[in-house]
Amino acid sequence: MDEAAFLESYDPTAYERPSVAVDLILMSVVDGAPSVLLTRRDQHPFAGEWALPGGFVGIGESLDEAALRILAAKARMSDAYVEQLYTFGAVDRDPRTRIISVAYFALLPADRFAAALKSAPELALAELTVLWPGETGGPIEARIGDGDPLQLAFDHGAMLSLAVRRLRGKLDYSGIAFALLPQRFTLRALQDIYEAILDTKLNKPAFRRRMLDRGWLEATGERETGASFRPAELYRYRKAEGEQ
Amino acid sequence: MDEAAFLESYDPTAYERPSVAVDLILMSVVDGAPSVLLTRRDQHPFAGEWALPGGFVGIGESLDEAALRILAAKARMSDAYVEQLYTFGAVDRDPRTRIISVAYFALLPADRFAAALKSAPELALAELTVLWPGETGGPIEARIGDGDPLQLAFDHGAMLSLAVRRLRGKLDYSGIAFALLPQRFTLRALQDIYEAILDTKLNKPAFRRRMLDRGWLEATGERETGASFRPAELYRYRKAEGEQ
DNA sequence: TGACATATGCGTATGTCGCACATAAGTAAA
DNA sequence: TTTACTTATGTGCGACATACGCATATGTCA
Repeated sequence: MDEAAFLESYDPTAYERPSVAVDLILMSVVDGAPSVLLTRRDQHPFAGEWALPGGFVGIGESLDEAALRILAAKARMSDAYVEQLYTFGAVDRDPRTRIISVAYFALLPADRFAAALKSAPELALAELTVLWPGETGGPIEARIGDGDPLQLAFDHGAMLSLAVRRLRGKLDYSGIAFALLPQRFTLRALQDIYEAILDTKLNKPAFRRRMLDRGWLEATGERETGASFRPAELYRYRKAEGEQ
Repeated sequence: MDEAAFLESYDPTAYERPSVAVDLILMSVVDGAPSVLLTRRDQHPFAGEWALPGGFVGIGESLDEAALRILAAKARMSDAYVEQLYTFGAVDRDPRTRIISVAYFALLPADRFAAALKSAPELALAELTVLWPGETGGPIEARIGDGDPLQLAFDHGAMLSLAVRRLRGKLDYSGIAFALLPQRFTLRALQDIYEAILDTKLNKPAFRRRMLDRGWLEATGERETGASFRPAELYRYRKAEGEQ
């Protein structure tokens, strides 16, 4: 039997198969706090609880395409930094039936995050409180305004937690922080991102040196406007070689 | 409609769904070279080419369970360091039908690697040649003995490449190197692992200090035997807190 | 001219590097 | 049985690079 004949006779329905979904962790740093966008579920299961936006993977689209489609549909948003995080496959993670979920996270600058929030009324902004230092890992809390910590549907709490861990791990290593900033930004704004995500105070001169020595930043010559004091220089991110 | 009623009426067969598979990257360091175990495919597609051992995910098992089952079945092996790597979901990655594959990698000490190889005759040992420095990423070559680079089925070449990248990235950061060593080992053996995976020469005294200062190593008081010169002290890995 | 945040200079601490040397066991010759 | 030799492990120490943090200079607006 040659390959073509084999393909013809292959029966993809022979075994019972799980469904595959994508869940999106839409993150930003808003007013110095790491934040995500959540939806309130109106359907079973977990009706009334908060969940990550997500959807099933179509038979004709790749995982990445599914993530971008959901990003566009739920957050009216294309062109963001999107990265696959982890695949969650516990048997009972969804009470309906067997659903494997591939978690992606997307990073947005605060202004585009606010725009997504405004144009998608079913989304709510939740601030994250990380209860562990460094990359230890562990549970985190999400709350809307100054309310109580939210109860998250499915294993979405674990997804959030892992996203923060990954973010902390890659922050100083890759250019991921710049996905959270507008195209032109001050060193102070960059430091604010670092401090929000790592939940630490950083020394300003030392931070400045480290960033400039890295060679990723390009001075634009332009300066901040609107400040009642010395305006800071605006920088631009110049991708390192080998970076996407 | 309450939740129970909803669950009863949910129809999981409503949409066409992809199949989900797990592929295993069984790695070790053998004679100073990073190596993997491959199988020669005897079925279509890609019959005659080399592939990673893998299998479909059962409807009643989690992804991790599937990975361990395949590890036990193909390599006669349980109790190894196993970690999920990435999920590959391109539409055309398998010509049969839509198959999403979750790649896992497993790390084994050289002696147990050899045992797996002996007890599983369909597996072959392939040495890896990494063509890029550091964590740049890019293609890698796998060859059996001193033959030509193998042609790998599906996107298994990309899986291998990503596994090496992850391994390099986590090596100095986590206790992952100890999964490639027997329970008791010399500092020299540990350094050999580092040099094989990073493909660099390391300074011995500096390496020694770094490792001991890290607090992960526990001297056993025992010494290597069989050497015709000063025997090295045997150390044991003491897991850091927060590490699995 | 004062207020304020950005930006820089400089001494210090910390950690790593790498060479040189001391140490220990086994081997072989005296 | 003693002694010297071989070889790789293990340590001492100075050089170097990097990062830290304080103090100070700079620049713009009110």
